[in-house]
Amino acid sequence: MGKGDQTRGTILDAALDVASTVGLEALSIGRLAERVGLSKSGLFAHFRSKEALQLEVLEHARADFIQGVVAPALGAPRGLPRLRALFDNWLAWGRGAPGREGGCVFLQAAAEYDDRPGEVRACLAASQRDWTGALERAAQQSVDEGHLAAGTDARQLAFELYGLMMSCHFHTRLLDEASAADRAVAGFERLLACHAAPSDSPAAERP
Amino acid sequence: MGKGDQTRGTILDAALDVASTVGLEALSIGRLAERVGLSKSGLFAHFRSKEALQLEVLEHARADFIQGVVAPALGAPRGLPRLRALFDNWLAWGRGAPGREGGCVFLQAAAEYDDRPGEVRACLAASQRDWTGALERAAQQSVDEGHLAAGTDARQLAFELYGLMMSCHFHTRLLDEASAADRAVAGFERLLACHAAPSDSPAAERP
DNA sequence: TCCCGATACGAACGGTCGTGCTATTCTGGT
DNA sequence: ACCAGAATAGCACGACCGTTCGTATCGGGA
Repeated sequence: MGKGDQTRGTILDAALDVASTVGLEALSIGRLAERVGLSKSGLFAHFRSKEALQLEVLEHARADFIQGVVAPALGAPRGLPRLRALFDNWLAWGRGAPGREGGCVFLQAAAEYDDRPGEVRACLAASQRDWTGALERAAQQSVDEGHLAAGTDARQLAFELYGLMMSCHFHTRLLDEASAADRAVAGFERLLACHAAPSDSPAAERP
Repeated sequence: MGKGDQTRGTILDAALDVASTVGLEALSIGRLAERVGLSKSGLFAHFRSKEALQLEVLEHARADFIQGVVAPALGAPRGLPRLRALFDNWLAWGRGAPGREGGCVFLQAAAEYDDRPGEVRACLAASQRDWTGALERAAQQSVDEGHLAAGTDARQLAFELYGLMMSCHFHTRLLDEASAADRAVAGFERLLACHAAPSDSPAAERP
């Protein structure tokens, strides 16, 4: 079927954009409808409730994230290069492409729903677990490939990488520090240097 | 002056609690009034607008933060012990005391206002700059005291510490990982080990 | 004790929200 | 060209929002 799914996509694109700046809860159906040139009820008919809309926006964002961050990184060789690609792609994605001005939607939503039980929170938590899981997996593979020291705690590494991304996000968006991305990269490099494979020459560095 | 300032304090305490879980914007005057046992207009009279209320809540939170995190740390000897104290106090504060169930208000608010210009955002940014500034200062003093290596970039260190706190916050609150605080501490220790003064024996470690 | 200012209340306003209902328009398969 | 069904519009609803205003109550200094 054609028309319906197409407008649906248009709606979700716009919804993703506004949700990334004002949040999923403040995302209002009326304003969204006005923005995409639909009537409030016309838009509403596509989703049977606001929560359903929020969930679909989250799912839409997840697909966008996988396509823009995770999938391209899977093209890089497993191990350290892939971990690097994941991190770099996140930085680029978090910078906010045109049509997604508000930076990382997941951070916005995470802060909104971390204390509010419900299906949205569950979906959000699942997607974040996926993401930290992907980071952890890439880190573990870096250990397995001999790119990182044998004793390295992959989960701990993922935890700290996650922190670097968040710090970068807020330093960029709230504190207006343009150097935030550089600091995140610097932190990433130090993190790797800390866990470098002992016998390994520092040849696997960023070109 | 008596009564007014007292109820004002009661209001701000309650407002801080609810804002830390649902956010500053979703904080509604009516519900807040109901919670503290006032009429909506009675409460409203204390602040001439909602934005003024939000600003006062932020100021209240800042005072609470300084009293609960920064000030006690100033009791520790300057340098590494003080940096440690700042970090540990933040972890304890972020865990959320009774009467502040929602964790760190500033993170919640930062996500809400990082893309919304206005006075609230400015106040919030100022308080966060204060905080990262305090971290940076303590880090720099650690270098000056010889607790950390001479070349250490204090600002970079503050950036990464900030990231560890955020990662801890979300891993705890959204992902329900009880070990998040331990991971944050582990990251902190590794960070210090990375920048340890070269000649220094590892005697300045956590007891 | 009285009184005035501080404090709180109740009702109401215009607005926006999410959500139903019904009617109209559009669209794709025959 | 027609027609079933999808897609959209129009309208109304109840609830809640921030804000205002006039009024009542309270509490401390004279």
